[in-house]
Formats: sequence, C-alpha cells, structure tokens
Amino acid sequence: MKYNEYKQSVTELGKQAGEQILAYWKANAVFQKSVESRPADRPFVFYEGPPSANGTPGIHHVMARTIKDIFCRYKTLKGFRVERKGGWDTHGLPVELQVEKELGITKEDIGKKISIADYNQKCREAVMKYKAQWDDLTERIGFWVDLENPYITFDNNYIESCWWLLKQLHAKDLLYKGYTIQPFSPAAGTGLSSHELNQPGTYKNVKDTSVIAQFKVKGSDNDYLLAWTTTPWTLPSNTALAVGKDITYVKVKTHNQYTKQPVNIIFAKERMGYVLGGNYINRNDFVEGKHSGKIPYVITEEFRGEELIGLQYEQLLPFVQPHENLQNAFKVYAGDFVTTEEGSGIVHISPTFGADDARLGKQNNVPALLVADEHGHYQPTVDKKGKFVRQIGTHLAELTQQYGIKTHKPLGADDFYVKNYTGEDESHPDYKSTDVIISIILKEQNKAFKVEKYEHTYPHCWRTDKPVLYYPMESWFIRTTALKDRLVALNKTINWKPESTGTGRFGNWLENLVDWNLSRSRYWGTPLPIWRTEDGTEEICIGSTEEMAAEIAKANEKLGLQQPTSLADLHRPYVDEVILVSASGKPMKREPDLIDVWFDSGAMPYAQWHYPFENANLIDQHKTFPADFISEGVDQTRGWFFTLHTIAGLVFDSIAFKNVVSTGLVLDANGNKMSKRLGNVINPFETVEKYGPDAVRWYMIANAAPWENLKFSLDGLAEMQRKFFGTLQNTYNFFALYANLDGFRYQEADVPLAERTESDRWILSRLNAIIKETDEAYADYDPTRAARAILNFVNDDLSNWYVRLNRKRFWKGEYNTDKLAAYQTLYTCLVTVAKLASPIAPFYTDMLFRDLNNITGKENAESVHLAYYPTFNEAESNIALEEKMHLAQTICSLVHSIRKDKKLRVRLPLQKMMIPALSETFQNYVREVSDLIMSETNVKNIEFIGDTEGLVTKKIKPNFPVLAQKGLGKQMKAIQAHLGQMQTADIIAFQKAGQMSVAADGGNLTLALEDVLIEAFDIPGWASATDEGITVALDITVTPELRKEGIARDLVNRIQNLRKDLNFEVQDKISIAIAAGEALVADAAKDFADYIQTETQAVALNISNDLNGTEAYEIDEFMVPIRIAKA
RNA sequence: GGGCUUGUAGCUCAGGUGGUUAGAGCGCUACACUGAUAAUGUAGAGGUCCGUGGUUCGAGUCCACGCAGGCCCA
Repeated sequence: MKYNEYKQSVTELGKQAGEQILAYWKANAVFQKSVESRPADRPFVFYEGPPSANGTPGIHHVMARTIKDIFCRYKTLKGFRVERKGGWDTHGLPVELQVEKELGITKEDIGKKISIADYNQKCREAVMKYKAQWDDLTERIGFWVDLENPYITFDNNYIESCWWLLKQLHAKDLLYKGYTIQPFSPAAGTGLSSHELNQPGTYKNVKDTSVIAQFKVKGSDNDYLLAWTTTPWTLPSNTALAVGKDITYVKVKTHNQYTKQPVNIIFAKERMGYVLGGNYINRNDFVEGKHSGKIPYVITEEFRGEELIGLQYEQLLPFVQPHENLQNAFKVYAGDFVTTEEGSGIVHISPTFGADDARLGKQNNVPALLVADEHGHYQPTVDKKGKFVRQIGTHLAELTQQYGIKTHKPLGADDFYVKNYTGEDESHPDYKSTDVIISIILKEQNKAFKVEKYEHTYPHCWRTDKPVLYYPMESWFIRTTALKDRLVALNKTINWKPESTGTGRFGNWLENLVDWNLSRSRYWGTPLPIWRTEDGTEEICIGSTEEMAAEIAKANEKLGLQQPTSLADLHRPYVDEVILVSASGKPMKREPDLIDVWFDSGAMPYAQWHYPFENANLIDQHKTFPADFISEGVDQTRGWFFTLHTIAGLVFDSIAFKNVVSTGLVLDANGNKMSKRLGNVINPFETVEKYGPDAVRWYMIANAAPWENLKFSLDGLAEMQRKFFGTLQNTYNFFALYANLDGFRYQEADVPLAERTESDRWILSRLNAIIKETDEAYADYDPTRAARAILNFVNDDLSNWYVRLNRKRFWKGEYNTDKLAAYQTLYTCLVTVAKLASPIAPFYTDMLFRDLNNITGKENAESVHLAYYPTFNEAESNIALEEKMHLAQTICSLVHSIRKDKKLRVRLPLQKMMIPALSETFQNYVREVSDLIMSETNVKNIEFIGDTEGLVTKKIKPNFPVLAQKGLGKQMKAIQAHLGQMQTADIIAFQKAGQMSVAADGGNLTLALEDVLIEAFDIPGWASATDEGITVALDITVTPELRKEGIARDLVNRIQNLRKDLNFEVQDKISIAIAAGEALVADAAKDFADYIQTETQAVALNISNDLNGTEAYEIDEFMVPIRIAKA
C-alpha cells in the first residue's frame, strides 16, 4: 500500500475530487452516517429556507448553500447531530405569472378560458420544473441536505399546519379584516402587486393637471388654506388637510388671478416662489405701468405649522357628506410626510385614495368620504371601473352645463371617469379630462388659486398601459402591531451576523412595524381558512381537516346539503365550494383570498413536521425548535427572517432562530449586478464543472466576508485555486513521494516533542494556533476568518518555510528518529489541515484525509466528515518559539537582500554575519535558531556585537502607548524633540543608566528604558540591512577557500540537474566525469569530492582530460564540460 | 425621502481599545533558485487611506457634514 501520488494539474484534481468523493459519499452513505454517528440528545438545529424551483439556480445560490453547509459540517465535527431537512417553496405570484405566460392568458382568463382547477394543476407542475437541476447542483457543490424527504409547501399536510397556525392567531384576535390602499388597475379590473409595479416601463412621465385649491377657513371672510394636488379628481373626497408641525407658514394678502377677488392665502413660506411665481409681485416692488397685469401681494403674518393644527375649513366640493365622525372632518392635522419640496406645504387628504392619507385618517379618526350603494354598503366615490359614482357624477354634469364648459361629447352623470379609461379621443379640440373639468369648476367658484400642467412620473398598468389608481381594498391582516414590543424584545436575543442587520435593518423595521397584510387575490396558494356569513357578522376559522369535516357534516345536516366531508386537495377551487353553517344557521362562504406566500415559508419550523398533527414533541419539547442556525440573503430580512420571527413570536412567544447569517449579494467582477441583459451572469454548473466544487466554495468564503457583497471573478477563483489547493497539493505530493520511498506508515510511536527539531516544534505550535483560531472563527459564524487562517498557514508556514527548510531531512540519510519526526510532523499538519478546512472544501479535504488515513489507519473514520475537530494542545503551543522563528525569518530575509545587493549568489558560502545585540533575550533567541539561519543563508558564523565595539548606530524613539498610559500625552512633543537629537553615545549612556531626565513643561520628568524604543540603525563600513529594528551586517570577503566551496555547490547543482534531465530515479547511483580544463574547478572538485559524491549519490568522481564534445555548464565564471552515467 | 451598508496600491482585501515609516496576495519590473518544478525565493516601483471640517500632543482609526456605489423600504 502506497500513498497516492498525483501528476495532474490542480484544476484537474479539483474536478476529480468533486466526482470521486461524491460517488464515495453516495456509495457509503457518508451523509447519513455523519448524522447518525452523533448522539441524538446533542442536536444542532438547522432550518433550510425553501427555494423555489420554478427557475434555474444561480451562482449566488452556491454562495448561500455553501454558508449553510459550512456550519452544519463544522457542528458535526464538533460532535453535534445535525439533521437537515430540505424544502421547496411552491406557491405564489412568480409561479402564477410564469404559467400565465406559458399559457398565453391573463388573470382575467382564469376561471373563464381555463378552469381554476386546471390552472392550479399547471402551477403545481410548473413549480417543480427545475427541481432536477436544483438537486443536481445541491449535490455537486456538496451541500448536505436531505433531498429525499423535503417539505413541500403545497402539500395538504403543510397547508393544514398553516391553517392551524392561522387559527391560533384568530383565537388570539390577531386576525382581522380591514382596508388598505393598493395600486389598482381599473382597465384590467385587478389589483397590482409591487412586483407588477416594478416591471420595467411601468413608471412613465405624464403631464397631469395640478391645482392649488383654496380651502376657506371656517368663520373667516376670505382666509384660505392652499393645498396642492396632481389628482384634482380626489378633491371631492377631501376630508382633511395636513401640515408640517415645524414648517414655517405665511399668510399673504392678494387677489385671486382668475376671479380678481381679494384673498388671504396661507401656505409654507419656502413655497412662495412656486405659489406666487408668474403673475404676482410684492407690493413694495410694484410700479404702476411697469408691472401692469401683475397682481401685488403682501405678507401679513408668519407662524409655525403647529398653530394651524385643529383649524376648521369649509368643505371644498360639498357634493356628499361623510357618513360618520363628521366632527373630525374638514380640519387641519399634522402629517410627518409633509415637506416643502413641492406644492404649497399643505397636503390635501383623501383617506380613500392615498396610503399616507389613509394612515393619517386612521390615526385621527378622520372619516373617509364614502357613499352608500343600492345595498346600503358604503363605497368610495369612484368605482372599480375608475368612474365617479352617480352621487358625484350628477353634480359634475350639472356644473359642467351651468358654467358652459365645452366638451367633445355631452357628459351625463355616468360619464365621469377619473382618467381616460374608456379610450376617448383626446385629440378632439374640446376634449377635457375630468381633472380639467374639476379645475374649471374650482376657478369659477373662486376655489382655485393656480392651475397648471405638471409633469411627473406615474405608474401605469403593465398590461393595459392605463394609469394606476390607488384604491381602498378589503384585506385580511395579522395584528403584528399588538405584539410589537415583544417581537422587538425577542429580536434582541438573536445573534445576527452581521450585527447591524439585526439591530438596524431588522430592528428598525420591527420598531416601525405595521400590520401584516396577509391577503392575496390569486389562485395558487394556501387558501385563507375563514368562512363568513354574507353580512360578515359571523365567521369561523378552520384549523384542521378534522375540524373542517365536522363543520361540513354540520352544514350538510342543517342546510340539507350533500357535500363530501373530506377534500382531496385543500387548494382552490375545491375549498371555495365548501359551504359551512353559522351558529345562527346561516350559510357561510369562504373568504376568497389566499394568504401571503411568505406565511408558508415562515411556518416551516412547524409545517415541515405537520405540527401539531404529527411529531408534536419535536416542537413542544424544543427538539427542533427554535433553530440554532439559519442563513439566507440579506434581502430576506423582511421576507423569511421576518415571517419566521413573527409567527414564532405571535403563536409561541419564542424566537424561531438563535443565530442567523445574512449573506450579501454576488456581483460580477466589476461590481455590477448579474443580469441576463448585461450578459454577465456566471453559470454555476459550468463554473463548478470547470474548477471543481471546492475551489468555488473556497474562493467565495476566503475572498470576502459572507455579509459583504462578493465581486465574483473567475481570475480570482483561479488564483485562489492555485494558491491554496495548489500549494496544499504540492506539499502532500512531496510528503507522499518520500513517505512511499521510506515506507513511512506512521506505525512507530510518536517521537516525543522534546526530541523533535526546533522547526518541528515551531510548525506544531503554529498548527495549534490555527486550530484555536479556526475553531473560534467557525463558532462565531465567521468562515472567512477561518479560511484565511488556514490559507496563510498552508502557504507561509507549512509550505514556504517548514517544508523548504526541512526538505533534506526527507530525502537524505537513514530512516532514523529525526526523519521519523519530520514525517510525523508533516503528516500531522496535513491531516489536521484536512479537518480544519473540511467544512469549506469538503471534497478535496476528504480525498486528502483518506489518502493519508487509508495508509496509516491512524483514525477510525472512513471520511474526514466523520472525524472530530482537532483540539488545541497547550503543550504544543510555544509562543516564544514562534517569535524566535519570526526573528530567523527576518534575519534570513535581510541576508538575502544584502546578497542580492552585492550580487553574491546563495550557493557561495560566506564567513560570518554580525548582529547588534540589542538585549540578552534577543541574543538568546537568535542563538537558538542560528543553525537554521546559517543553513538557510549559507553563512558560516553569527557574531553579536555589543556596545563596546562602537560599531553600531542607534536610533531612539518614544514608546507612545506606554507614555500615553503614564499620562504624558501633553509632553509628547518635548520628549520627541529631546530623543530626536540624541546621538548613539547618548543612547548607550541612557541604556547603561537605565533612566534619564528630560526637560518638559512644568519641570523635568524621568524616562525609563520601557518608555522608549531603541533600534540598531546601521553598522558603518559594513554591508548591512535593517528591518523591524533588527540590523544585520554581512562579511562579504570571498576567500579562495570559500570560492572553491561555492564551486563545489555549483557542481552539485549542475549534476542534480543533469540527473533530472536524464530521468534518473532518485535512488540511482551514478559516476561523474568533470573536465580538468579549469584548475580552480578541478581543485574544488578534488577538495570537496566527498561532499559532491554524497549529495549526488555518486560512487565515482573523475577529473578527466577526455571530455571533448561533452556539453559544458556554467560554473562560477567558467564553462565546464560535465558528464554523468548510471553506475 | 427613510433605514442599513461600503469607499485603503492597477485588482481583491487586512488594518482590537487613536501612537508617528499604512500592510498582504495577485498583477507589473528586475534578479535569484532549481531532488516540491505546470512549483519557489528576494527585491523594486506603485497610496492626498472618498472629500471637508472638528476633537487630540498625535486621526486610516473617534465626531459632524457632505460625495459616490450597493441593498431594502417608501
């Protein structure tokens, strides 16, 4: 049995790992074992936020799923049992729109051209259209989740759990029916979702008639409040005005430009330019003749908006009176939405047709202006076709006639549409919109101060292209505001990553919570389980199929019906057909709405287990509730995060999740959003196919924190693959090559730590440091910190330092304790790295782990994912050693830099280097790693120079933090000045004395050695270099002996190259022939024959005159023919 | 308009509690190394730390106001 050795590129290997390890997991049920091998009483609860499978997955899904997977795997390594149930979100508008598009129908056709039953069947099929692709990607990127038994939101059982939850809310009086102002398309006869409103091209620039209307203050002669509107058709339903409390208003005396009547007008001071623009001029500037045609004005009063609050005014167009709360109508209120950006700074309020308006109305009990229809039900002044009701239309028709307004056709009471929904010919010279007609009437009645065209953007229906109407619609709400404080308090117990999303984005949202509008007027979704009598006085909320069966039976009996008591499908239209009976014996019909799909997903903690009808103990005994961990995109803050939190809070008075990672967006390499239009979409399948799954996962995690946006670049991915996986693989290959030759199988006892080399103990200390660091990072849900720590360890510590320095130990000499220690140390590093990195790169690390463990059998685990997380070993941690090694690295780097400067190749040995002895500790540290420094730099001796030699220039500067702590901040300038002028001799004197006195403000102060930092700066007359306060000087005298030794090393190097070029095996013995031509080279070869032969495994070395025609190689400054042959 | 967030080298990113020479990797330039070799090492060039004010002996770091990008909401 030998360790696998790999020749292929790192990319090939990544792909290979992705395929082979996946197959291995499947064949050996590793996922299942990773769950079942952990004790059931140590659960770590994870919730999978259900994706919708009606579209293909994107690269950002790889990101989201990687994050989820990492922590589940980590917790498994830590010994937790992590069950992961998959799930699918199946209801909702996107599915419906997709089906409509496929069938070429609109919402109006449903129930006409296609039955609801058939339509919903289409939705049911469409929603799982791409399930196979999703499953494939999930599997290929190694996201371990149970795909065999997922929860599916359209299942009857799932719906039944949702109903149960709704019933709990209903019982707590948290479910109610109310009004909400929603975008509505009269032309299409349907409400519009925000999704539909966000369709491109929906918002258009239009020119509307805007009016500054004059609202006469009650009891005054001619004081008027000016309110501006771009929708004059809403003026007949005006019931209030809003002002800004802190805005400054003025009263201005002038004349109305249309009627010439004197008026005192009130509006925001900042809006004078707009209100009085054009035809008006300040009376002080008025010059007769020069300003003919202009109307003079004068400001008579100035006051804050607060003073206007409560003021009463006369109804502007008194066609109809409000039917309730009349005492609150036609008054001035404060509105936080009032600005001085446009209009007059006073806002016209019509609670029926504006969201702000409705809110203000609700808060202050201001009535909406409604009119009774033929059934006595109160309705808005405009019907759903966009037409004024007769009560208004009659008046408008009369006034049109009275003022002789010319129109393109005679207008009756039923002809006043608020926008041109009937397709009238607008090019007709006498065509006038209802807005214009209302404006003319206002002008005639001295109620309009200014009328003009106003260009703005306004939303239009994406299907009919007609303007949208904001219209009051009946809706069901969850009274979330009732428990707002509790929801806020519960949120504070949740650990959010990043924290700001929890306190800011989510916390603020909770603080400003409004009731959750649950109603959706659609077909494919969870039906609202509420049945009502026609007059709405009696209702029932059904909480289970059993309850429904009982109620149906009751209805059948009381109403003499023949309804089946159980439904095969709880969707529309089947539930719609169910008639129930009220307590008083009246028939009850289901409220036709569906519920918001977000309720479905928010219900998953319970509904995925069909709670409480099955598995009740899972929730009741808190076995799977609340979740320990969830993760989704930050865009889910008001989506899934909110609904999970709200349902748990309202129904169970609990949080739904303890830790949540909200992930950022995946953008293209330039930071743009990926979109089909820009053609910058990264295909996840192709990417994983090309680079293998681990590189993609690793890159996403190591490159940026999960909650930051990720600029996804394929170059960056390739770089990360080379850097991390390439280096790790090289290191493993190195190990495997020699371990196979030496037959190392880790059968021997561990070499005691004390018997291992400095570098062994150093790398083990570093290894322990990252065990600790990664463990903390994972536990803190910060995978990026873990990935970067591992990356730096593998690259800098393990590969570029440990392996490079210790290469010879592996290929030279006997299989002795030292060699064994080297193997054991490197093995330990590799197998530990495999474990630490396995949550992020599950495939490659499993291959690495198994390649190692299959030979040694050290661990009883058939996969790295069944192993346990390494534990920090205090005994192996050695901070002092790590510092020493850092010192060695710095010194080597300095020597290299001098060598480079003086053009002295490393193979040329040098006699000595000198290092200023800054302190006893420093000197000892360097001494302990001196062998290492000497072999790495090829310098024969290290000498320390003390102060006595007077060779070193020293530099001194304040130790700022120390001085600041002593409260000497103010004296810093003086101290700095004093230290700046000190010479080396002064510094040495100070070092000897241990303290000195410095003149400062308010007397002398005494500095100790700890208050300053002293550095060796330079060694005059020597080739030296300085970094991090350490200076190294190099003796660059090249003696003939040294030169010969350098030549000998060159020879070894050339011969080794030759061996390789000739494809000799590492263990082949050779004979060498070197040309005698150059005396110096021949001498060197003779003097160092033993050395050369040992290094190159040569049994013979001849100096020959007979090498004509043999290729020559550059040695020192000579060209020397060399020939080798197998012995 | 509101909430949150980001802005440091050509690119991707580090820079606890303020400490005076702001770092890494990639890329670029040059050199070296060559029994890990489709590797590796060393050095160099490259920064008004988004701007403006303020606090401080001292600000990339703290405060205020802006600017630009992003997300969510109106």
